[in-house]
Amino acid sequence: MVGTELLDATFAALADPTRRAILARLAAGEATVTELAAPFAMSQPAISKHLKVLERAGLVSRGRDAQRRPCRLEARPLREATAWLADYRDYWAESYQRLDALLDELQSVDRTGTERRPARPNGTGG
Amino acid sequence: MVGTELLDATFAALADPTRRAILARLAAGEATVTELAAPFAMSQPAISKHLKVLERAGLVSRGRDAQRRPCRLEARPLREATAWLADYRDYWAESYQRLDALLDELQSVDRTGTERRPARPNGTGG
DNA sequence: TGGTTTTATAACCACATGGTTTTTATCGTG
DNA sequence: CACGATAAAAACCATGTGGTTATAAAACCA
Repeated sequence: MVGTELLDATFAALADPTRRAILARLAAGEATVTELAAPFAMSQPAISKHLKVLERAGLVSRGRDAQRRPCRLEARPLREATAWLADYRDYWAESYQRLDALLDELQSVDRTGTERRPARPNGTGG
Repeated sequence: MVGTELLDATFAALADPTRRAILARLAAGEATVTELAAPFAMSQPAISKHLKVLERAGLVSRGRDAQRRPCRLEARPLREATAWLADYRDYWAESYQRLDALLDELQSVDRTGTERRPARPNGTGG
């Protein structure tokens, strides 16, 4: 198991456009809080809060450079999130979806039972 | 651009363990609300709310089967989310991160300028 | 020392979220 | 028709989130 809380925090962190923009900018290299705040029409404390969220999710780590606290990206949580997504996305996109839609249309007469379809997307179910 | 609001909704929807579990279960095939609610220690309306969130994010669509409203997965938003992630994850994992860390250590003497590092992760050049 | 820069904290606000219970709507069946 | 099952909606509550301004802390510079 991958740790539900980490996934929670990661996806929650990614759910905000400001934070995604911060990550995007951070992908171009380290940046300080004021550097990060500059492009946004938003106060510095607001950015600090966003950074705290990103930090809690493990998506950024921070260094020390005098008064500055340079932010840098951390890829690990992203990998977990991507892994989770990829798992299901592949299944849905490939195996089901189209097939499913077809079956539903064609079988709509036959509709009685509760269990159809093979079912075994991520094995033991974690 | 991919549509910020869709990404917002998608990631937000994925940020809740109950909803991820619902998606996981849904990956095994269609299910009704009561079927989905069963494994959770939670009321039916709570599940209905979660489903509404998933629906708003386009992650599930619903059919009609008498009183039942069978839920089914939709893969499209997942692809967008994965695409977004993959973009950055690759960059961070491969190009930067390690290199970055090394440079920081080695250059820590040299620290004066504001702009170092090549920088062009999601630039127009792609 | 005192001032400036950088960042974090505190206190506050409006609103969204996740849950509850109760009620209502819809449909199938006796 | 009335009942039972399925699902949604309403009303409500506690807590979290995203923002604000004002203040404080930490480090450099004059």
